[in-house]
Amino acid sequence: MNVEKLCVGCDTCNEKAPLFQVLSDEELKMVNKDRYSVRFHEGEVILKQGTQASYYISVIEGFAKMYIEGHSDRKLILDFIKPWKLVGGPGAQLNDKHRYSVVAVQETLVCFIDVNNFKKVLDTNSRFSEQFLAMCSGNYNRALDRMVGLSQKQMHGRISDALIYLSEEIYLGTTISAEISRQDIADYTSMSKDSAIRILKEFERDSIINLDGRIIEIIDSKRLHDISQKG
Amino acid sequence: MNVEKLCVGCDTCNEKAPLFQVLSDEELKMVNKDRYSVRFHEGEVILKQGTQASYYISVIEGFAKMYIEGHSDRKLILDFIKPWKLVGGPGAQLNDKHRYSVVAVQETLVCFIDVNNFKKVLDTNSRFSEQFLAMCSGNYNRALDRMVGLSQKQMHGRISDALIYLSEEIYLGTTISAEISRQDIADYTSMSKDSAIRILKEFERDSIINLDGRIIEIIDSKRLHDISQKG
DNA sequence: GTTTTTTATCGAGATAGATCAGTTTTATCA
DNA sequence: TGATAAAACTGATCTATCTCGATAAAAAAC
Repeated sequence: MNVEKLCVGCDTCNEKAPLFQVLSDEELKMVNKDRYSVRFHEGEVILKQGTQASYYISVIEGFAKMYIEGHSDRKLILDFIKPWKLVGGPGAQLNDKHRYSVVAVQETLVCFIDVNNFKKVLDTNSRFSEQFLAMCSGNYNRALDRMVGLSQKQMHGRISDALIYLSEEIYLGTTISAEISRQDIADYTSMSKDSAIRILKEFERDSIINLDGRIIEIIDSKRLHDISQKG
Repeated sequence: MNVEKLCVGCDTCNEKAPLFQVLSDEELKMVNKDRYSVRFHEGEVILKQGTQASYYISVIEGFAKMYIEGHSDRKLILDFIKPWKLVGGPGAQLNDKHRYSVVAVQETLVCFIDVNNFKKVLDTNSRFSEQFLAMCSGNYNRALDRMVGLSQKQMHGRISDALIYLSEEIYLGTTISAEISRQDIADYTSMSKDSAIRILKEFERDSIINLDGRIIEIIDSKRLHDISQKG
């Protein structure tokens, strides 16, 4: 990790990070206390599963993935992380260990925010705590949806879900860029890399997507949604 | 549903429901406002997935199960619910629909607590909101664990997980009572009923458990944990 | 620009788990 | 208390998915 070009203070980030917008200057100062930022290179571990959760992290620049190291060396990717996402719960809430790892997919700048300071602000600002709770609830919702998807849909449906999530939620378009590997897609959909490749190729043959190296282009979004629905 | 033998007020439940213990009389009165309780018979739907989440429910007596109605008529049981558990999030936080259904497994008495009153108390009592947040985080943690278990473990491991959960967390002993059907175990572990039965019988042959009708007796808890670990 | 390493791809065989059809047991109810 | 319905069980297929071995392509290192 590199320690150049760091963030100066939360007052600037404030404009961007949606969660922090409800904070007063006073409260921002509190969040800002003991805060520090670090620049990570591709592949570097930002946060390691099993370590003490004493910091939340807020992604400022770049792109990262968040995954659980499960059984027999398998990974389950929970999320891809774009700027202004706050990561760290629920380990941090429970004064517990992190339940997942976060790794930089590209050069990524993150802020480390002290959990205790964060909690103090949660105590004083009920609007903030309300929004934070809503964020946690959203995470839980997503976890439930994925739980059902992973356990009940078969490969075509799960790959569709992954492609929809990546294109619509992460890349906000029809193109999934080259930083997402086939292995990533396999880890997100909980299948073997070989199977993921096979389904992707099949989707290409059926003109649902286009493959250009690692780049995936969604052609027939409607059909993708159909397949996702049917399971 | 039956409307006899209802709860009189939260001040009595207060002693039992752990979450409500940090509330002042004033705040309890707020939670108590618009609160009502209903007695449900076995099999009756207490809370239906997809309906507006305007109430939290607190289970006072009895036993219920909470499940998601997933794809192609399959269910995924999230939890079995004993008294003093609060159910309803995260739909309720997000002013959204319920993401799961709750059905009485036995005669069950539940309190319906108005979400808006609940939120008011969350606003005024930061200790309460802290504990509520911790509860939500715990739920999220469990969801992550199950997500990994369901997607990465195979049948033996998943059945072990179910038996461990039921005996240690729900029945607090070595006996799983007859109200849990084979179908329930299948719905909890996301496999077909036939497969669940097969594994249970196998465990019986290997003297890990004893089967007496629907009643399951854990004999070799250590081995169960081993199998759960190995996946 | 060549070598080395990683990643993607593909086919064939192995396997976990589902499905189905039929039987037995248990629970329900008139 | 018998009749009927609902679960529980079992063996025989069938199928989705994994694994493995081998090759091709791309990226990284030298």
